[in-house]
Amino acid sequence: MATPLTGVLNEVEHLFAEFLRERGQRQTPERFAVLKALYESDGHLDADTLYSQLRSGGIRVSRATVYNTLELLTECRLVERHQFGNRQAKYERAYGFRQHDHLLCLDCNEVFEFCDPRLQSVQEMVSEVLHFEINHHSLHLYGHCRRDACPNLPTAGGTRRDVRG
Amino acid sequence: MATPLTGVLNEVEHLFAEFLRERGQRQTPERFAVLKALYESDGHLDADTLYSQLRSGGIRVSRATVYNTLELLTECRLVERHQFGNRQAKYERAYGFRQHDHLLCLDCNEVFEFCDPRLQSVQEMVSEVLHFEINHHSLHLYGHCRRDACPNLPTAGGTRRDVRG
DNA sequence: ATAACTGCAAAACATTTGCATACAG
DNA sequence: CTGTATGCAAATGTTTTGCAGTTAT
Repeated sequence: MATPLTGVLNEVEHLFAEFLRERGQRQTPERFAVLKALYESDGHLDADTLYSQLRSGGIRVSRATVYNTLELLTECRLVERHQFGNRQAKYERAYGFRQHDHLLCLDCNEVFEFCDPRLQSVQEMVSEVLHFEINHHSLHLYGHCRRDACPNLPTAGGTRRDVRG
Repeated sequence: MATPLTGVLNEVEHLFAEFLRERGQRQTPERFAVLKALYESDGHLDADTLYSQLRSGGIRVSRATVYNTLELLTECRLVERHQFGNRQAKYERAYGFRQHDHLLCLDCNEVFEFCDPRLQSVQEMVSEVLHFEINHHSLHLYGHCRRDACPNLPTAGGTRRDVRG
């Protein structure tokens, strides 16, 4: 971590403030509270967890405001929204941290991160060949981690069967 | 399309039948109807669209059965489930068609497909370096297609703003 | 002052579940 | 026959919406 969190937090608060000002939207304490909570908790949180954390931290916000703010933060790219295969979206801070992709353990649901520069080339080539203006991507690798801490849940009903061998 | 649909359909029906038999599960007409409907409609459908198509085709199934069957078909890898950023899952036939990734237009929501062999190498390297057994992946590129047919919806509220330039 | 934002609760939406009935094995 | 699968409707869990009251500008 090259930049201490306080520095990052300060920067993103200013960026968010400016974003709101330019759009003629209000700078409310609730909005900054959501931004702060997300940047203080490093990880991939869903909206409801974030909501609970704010509430137990003594901050009186509503779920609606949390969702609304996460939308704003996603729009100005200070936060990234991920859909990891299930219905519930997860959010992650996106400023001052290296761009990366995700590795999901199907046993323990843990999220790991990795980088591979080849993704950039893939993106550029596809963009060119298919005449598509690419905005962003999401690459998720699903599998089984080999950590001791991983429960490695046994498959329900015995051996996993797959028609394609 | 190298293999005519009838051939593919026949094959997948047999594969599904065998899968069910091995698991001691019943081969009901509803299950085969879902499989058929999905293989006849080439594209990326959500469960409810599939349900409607079946109903308007005169087949009496329930939503519950459609979901249940899609789960079975996903388990035996005859069907792939995708989560394209929104809350609603989409399903696609996965047997006898080349493996590919997806390109999503943020304006018209159209889904395009592409292949890039480098993805395989990325997957292998990550697997090795991070000691992870990779099962499958999903790569989605989001952006704007440049087709005439694309509505290219103007952004609500004027120019798109992005804090990061 | 006033339009935008908030909290709350209700609505919407996709998916899952419970249970009585139907039917494949 | 028997237990598994089905249809239906109600329940669930996440996100969105409507509205009366609050607040940043």
